[in-house]
Amino acid sequence: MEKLIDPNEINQELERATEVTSSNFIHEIIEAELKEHPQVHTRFPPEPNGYLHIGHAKSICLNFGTATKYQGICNLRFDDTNPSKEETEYVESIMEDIRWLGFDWQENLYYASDYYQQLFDYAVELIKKGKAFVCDLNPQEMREYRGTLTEPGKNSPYRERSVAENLELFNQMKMGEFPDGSRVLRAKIEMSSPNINMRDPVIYRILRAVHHRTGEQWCIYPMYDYAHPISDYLEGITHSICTLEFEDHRPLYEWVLQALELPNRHPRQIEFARLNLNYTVTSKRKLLELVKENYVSGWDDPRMPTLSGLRRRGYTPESIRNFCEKIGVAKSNSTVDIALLEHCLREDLNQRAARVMAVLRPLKVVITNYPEDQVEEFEAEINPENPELGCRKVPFAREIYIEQEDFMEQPPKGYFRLSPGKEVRLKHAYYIKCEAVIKDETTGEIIELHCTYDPTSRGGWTNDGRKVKGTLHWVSAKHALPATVCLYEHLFTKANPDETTPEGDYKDNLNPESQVKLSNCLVEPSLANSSPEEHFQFLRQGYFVADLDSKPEQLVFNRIVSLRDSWAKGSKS
RNA sequence: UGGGGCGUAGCCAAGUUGGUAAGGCACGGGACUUUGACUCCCGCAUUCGUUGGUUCGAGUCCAGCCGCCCCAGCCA
Repeated sequence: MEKLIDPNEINQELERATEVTSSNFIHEIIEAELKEHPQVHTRFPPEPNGYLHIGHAKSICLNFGTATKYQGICNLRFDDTNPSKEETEYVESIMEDIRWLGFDWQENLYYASDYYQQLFDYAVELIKKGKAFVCDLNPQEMREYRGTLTEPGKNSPYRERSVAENLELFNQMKMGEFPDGSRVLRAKIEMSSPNINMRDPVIYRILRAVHHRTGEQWCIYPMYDYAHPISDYLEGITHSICTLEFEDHRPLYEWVLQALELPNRHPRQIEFARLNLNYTVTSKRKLLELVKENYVSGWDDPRMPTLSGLRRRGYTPESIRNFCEKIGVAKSNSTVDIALLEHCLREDLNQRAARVMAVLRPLKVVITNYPEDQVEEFEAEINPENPELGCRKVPFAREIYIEQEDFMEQPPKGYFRLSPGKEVRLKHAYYIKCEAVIKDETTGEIIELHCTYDPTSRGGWTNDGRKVKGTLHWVSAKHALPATVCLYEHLFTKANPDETTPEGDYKDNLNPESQVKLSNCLVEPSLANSSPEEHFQFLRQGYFVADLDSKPEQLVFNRIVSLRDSWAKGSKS
């Protein structure tokens, strides 16, 4: 047997090719030092306090992709240093989403909470070196002592406590001898630094909360700025990639490593711009609000930019990875057009998705000259881009349904679908001509069309040179399966959802038509055994996915994105 | 009025030592078409936030100005 080329393999080849070719300023930094430092070790460090979204996908692709490119390793590390916000539910969803996206941390799974003891011991070191002190200022006083953006801060009155006293106090903090918030451990740096992060930042706070992994074992917890550089160091991270807002924290990141005089290579922090997408929001606070206040059905609502939402919507991991590849990595704040994400999905599914016919808003058509009980089966290609996928059978009979919008009694110029007296092709089947329009007597609504077919056009073609431009999708009335189809559009009506009246907020820009449920759809019988998460192209309409809850008795499909439509585009203007 | 970043087309984004503005998306036009899809052609920055300067030559170097983002959590 001849070996056929699997188009998926070609895709993978192309993917690998782009992976290796594409570069960015971070890769340039790495390559400049590759001679002295051939090993590359990155990490993706989510805090388990929410679900991952498309912005995280950029970071995941960057961190894992960079490690792969330089034959390095990428750790998954949960940055769980604030037990009041974190939950096991989130660590599980995060792991599932990363795997779904197509990345594998293998045995390199870590938690900042694994380092609590070491972090504590290092803090003791810092105290012994005279570089940290216990401070009794309350939050309000702390703020006053910190100064402002333009004014320097003042030293805390507790700044000069002896090493012995600090050691004793810090230990008592650990032992639970003080109430929450009563004291903190601070790094002793410089209260007049123009960089506010360097004004003796808090590195430990007292907090009685149940941690999702360590329970009530600790009542003091390290702060991000202190825990992160040490966690990176302990894991042998070489490049600690984070987003732009941490740029000001870099001096502190480096200070911690230097103050501790850690002997091995220090990790290097590099910042890049986080991803923004238009017509949606990605702030954790807003996403949480949409879920909590039921503007959407949950974190995995198909309109959400979360990875679980994109997955339920039908986006493929490949399309998201390609998207992340195409947007690039740089340092300027940017908002990417969601049309690029949609393009990536179409590009992927055009090659892979099975073509199928589905009528979303049915209009009955009776083919008056077609024998009453006759049924024919046509061979229909599954994917013209991929002929090796073969054919499926599509039944045809006297009564069929077409799309309501494929018939117009008074067609505008340029309309080449069905209208009275006009001939069109039924995809894969016959030419039909519209002979009569049946209307409801009272409402005047078109309820049925009477057409005749041309028996010589079997398969949808004749050799007489006739020009039939319009081609319609259809389903056989007695063979079609009922289905529910959800049409999705952008969650917000404005490209920038935050653009509102002074009193308003982003929720005012929610798109009321972002989800339209059609429950009287009819689909071709081959869809009977479609399985959840299977992708299809509904001919002439768009790409769809069988919903997670789709069952043979109750088929449900989600529209991921429509096909490009130059006719609709032109006629709208 | 402090500090840290960023500014190349509608949206992203290349632009290595100064040598005469990649690519993608979007958009417009055309070809092809049994999906108004796909694919394929063609077009789309005399100009790089701005003003000066250096130079034979500046997106790249220098100076000033303008604009946008981030920082005053015991969040990450």
